[in-house]
Amino acid sequence: MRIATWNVNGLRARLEFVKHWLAERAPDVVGFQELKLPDEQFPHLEFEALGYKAVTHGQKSWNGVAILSRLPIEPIEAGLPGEAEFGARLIRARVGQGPLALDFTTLYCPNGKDVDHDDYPKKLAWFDSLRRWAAEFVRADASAVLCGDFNIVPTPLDTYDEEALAGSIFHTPAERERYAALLAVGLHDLYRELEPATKAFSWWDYRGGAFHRKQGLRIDMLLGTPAVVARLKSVEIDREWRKKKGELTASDHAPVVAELDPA
DNA sequence: ATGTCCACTAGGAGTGGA
Repeated sequence: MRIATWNVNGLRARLEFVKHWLAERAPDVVGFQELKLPDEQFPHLEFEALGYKAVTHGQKSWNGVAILSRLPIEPIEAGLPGEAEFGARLIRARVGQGPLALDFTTLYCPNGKDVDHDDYPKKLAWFDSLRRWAAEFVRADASAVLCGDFNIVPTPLDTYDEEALAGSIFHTPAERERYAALLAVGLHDLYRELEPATKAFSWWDYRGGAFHRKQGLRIDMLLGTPAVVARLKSVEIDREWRKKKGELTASDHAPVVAELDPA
């Protein structure tokens, strides 16, 4: 089974690019973030033509998440309870069947903007809510995945410049504590399970030639319970898909893809 | 400090968000 997460930065602007990626990478289940469109504009037919069903939690202009699956999919819930005013940022579904089914959630975590901005303490509170919510159902012996754009750089290994950026947004001790507390409910970073010491990024700013200069951050994660880790075969960050494809503009995030046993 | 991109409003370029 192949699972993935990808912040597409606007699904209307990215649809053709995304379809190329789906055809080439053939994931079974994908979490998308930053759809930037309301649910009634979600292109279900375009994805059904490629064999995918979708559950969506969108809104006008900003945010928005969806799960695509070519395995059977049943919606569980949409929206982080009590945090609706921060936008459409969470959706959860059951994908697959029988003992191989996954409890799959995708997340677009708040950015926070700056440590002096009102959104920063609200971001921290949102993560507190997320941890309490996850603790309700995350169990070591059940296959659950939480994936998405976490907008936190967990460790110095995950940034291009810890010295310059330590203490700034995405890099604060308070954010890192929230991320660690989420994992402590029983989740593992699938990329780090297989690549414990590799400096790799999933996001590069559009500005300033950041991609070319290798100035990125690793903020997009696939997290899984021990039952998922036991099935983990490989993880890749699709860095090539951060590049322009002909005339098609890339998202500022690369997809992250993992292969689970059995295929 | 910021060389880009996306969506919105509006009916053309400027604004806000990331």
